Amino acid sequence: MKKYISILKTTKLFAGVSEDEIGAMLSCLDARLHEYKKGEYVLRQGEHLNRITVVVTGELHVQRDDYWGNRAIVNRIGVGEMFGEAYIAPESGAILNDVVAVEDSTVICFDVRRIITVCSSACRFHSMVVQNLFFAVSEKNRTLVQKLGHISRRTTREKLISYLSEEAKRQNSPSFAIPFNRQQLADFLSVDRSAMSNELCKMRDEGLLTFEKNQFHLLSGGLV
Amino acid sequence: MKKYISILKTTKLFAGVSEDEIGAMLSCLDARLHEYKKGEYVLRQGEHLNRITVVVTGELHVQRDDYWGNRAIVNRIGVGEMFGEAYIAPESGAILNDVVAVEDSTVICFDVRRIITVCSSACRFHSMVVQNLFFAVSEKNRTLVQKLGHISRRTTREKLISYLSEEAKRQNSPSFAIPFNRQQLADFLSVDRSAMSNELCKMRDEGLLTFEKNQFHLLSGGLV
DNA sequence: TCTTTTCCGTTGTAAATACAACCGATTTAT
DNA sequence: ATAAATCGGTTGTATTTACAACGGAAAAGA
Repeated sequence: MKKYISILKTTKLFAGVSEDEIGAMLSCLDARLHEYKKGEYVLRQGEHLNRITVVVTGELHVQRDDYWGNRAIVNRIGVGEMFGEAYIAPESGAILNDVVAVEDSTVICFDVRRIITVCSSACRFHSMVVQNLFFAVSEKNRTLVQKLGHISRRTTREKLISYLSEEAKRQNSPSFAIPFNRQQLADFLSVDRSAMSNELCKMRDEGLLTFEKNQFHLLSGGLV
Repeated sequence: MKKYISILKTTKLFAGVSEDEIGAMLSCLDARLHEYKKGEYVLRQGEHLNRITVVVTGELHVQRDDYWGNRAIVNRIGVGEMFGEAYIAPESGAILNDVVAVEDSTVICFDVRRIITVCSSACRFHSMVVQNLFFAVSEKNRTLVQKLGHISRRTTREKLISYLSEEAKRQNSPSFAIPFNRQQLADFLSVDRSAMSNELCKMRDEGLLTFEKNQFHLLSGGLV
């Protein structure tokens, strides 16, 4: 556990908290370490959640498969990111999606309920963590709205443009890598992979962008 | 302002706070009342937000129109509900959507930043409000994920089924009213109105449900 | 009351999508 | 090193959707 404290320090959850202080909080947050192999389920739809989980190595996807096998990727959780913040409020209900390791992953989960509900002066940095949590949920909220903006577009091309331009803006460059392969991107945008692949190539042929694997480049005169 | 305190008391923001205490907090939260006519913009995409707004009469839509006139309704804010919670964190950026009054509406907005960032003991109920805010953002988060679940479905029918079943579950009855007319529902689900209308009638003819105006009834053997 | 506007179902057509199947290239596993 | 699996592009077809246009009914406004 100790060796991951430097990673924890970089997370939104522990922003503004020193490594020593994180170390001191671990027991009071009942921190537990778990490991998952690629493809393993961290959590399944319908389960109840009372812990926040931070990824320290690997990557998780929040996703859901419907009856017909269509997968929808709601979110990806990379190193230093977390999930479960939105479910620590009482009566949050069951989670709506599966959480799956898309690579071999290590996570640390925390029982943060006690520091939310009891007086925040129990530990000196509790109130800081509570505020961090609030900001983190807020940010995830804005991310979800942004994602809604992508998939509420009518056509595959519009969805791609919406997503890719935002990613370029976020990474502050017309050249950037995306954290998905083709199938995952299709699942993220809720479209068919082959249709999307087709559309991407059309866009490339029209001079809007170039790409190789997961590296994209938006061309001036095209999308930027 | 005073006359709306009874409504404020029912909101998620002031849960657990008495009317007297709300009254005392109004000035410290710099509460301001605003009125909007049906169709008026409360906020436009690109603006920056630093206040939380609670609806006390009427109804707002959080929505966005694209270049071609396609409208996407992200959320509706009814009486007692609020918006802006996710933007009080510093560096939240500009809001991504418009907020529009779909009926004549009255809102009260608050400057909650000070109670988030400064020590929460300034007022006795500040910490309660902070916690309420956190829970509210969490709940909105879960709602957004649920909405993502609807519109990530591939076909109009699946989107309708996803939305209507959830609404039945939420209202705890196979018979329920929805807060949208047809055009609004189509914008909410990001589909074409006429195509959706068509699909609804097909579903009715197939015996899955009945409806009249915004009143729906899911039939056993059909969707329930 | 009369007019105007909104609402919602209907239809036909063009466009876009999903789906399945295939294949070569690359990566991973044995 | 070889086999197996994954990945990504391509194509054709059936399905689904968007779009435009229309009209009757209901609601809103004058």
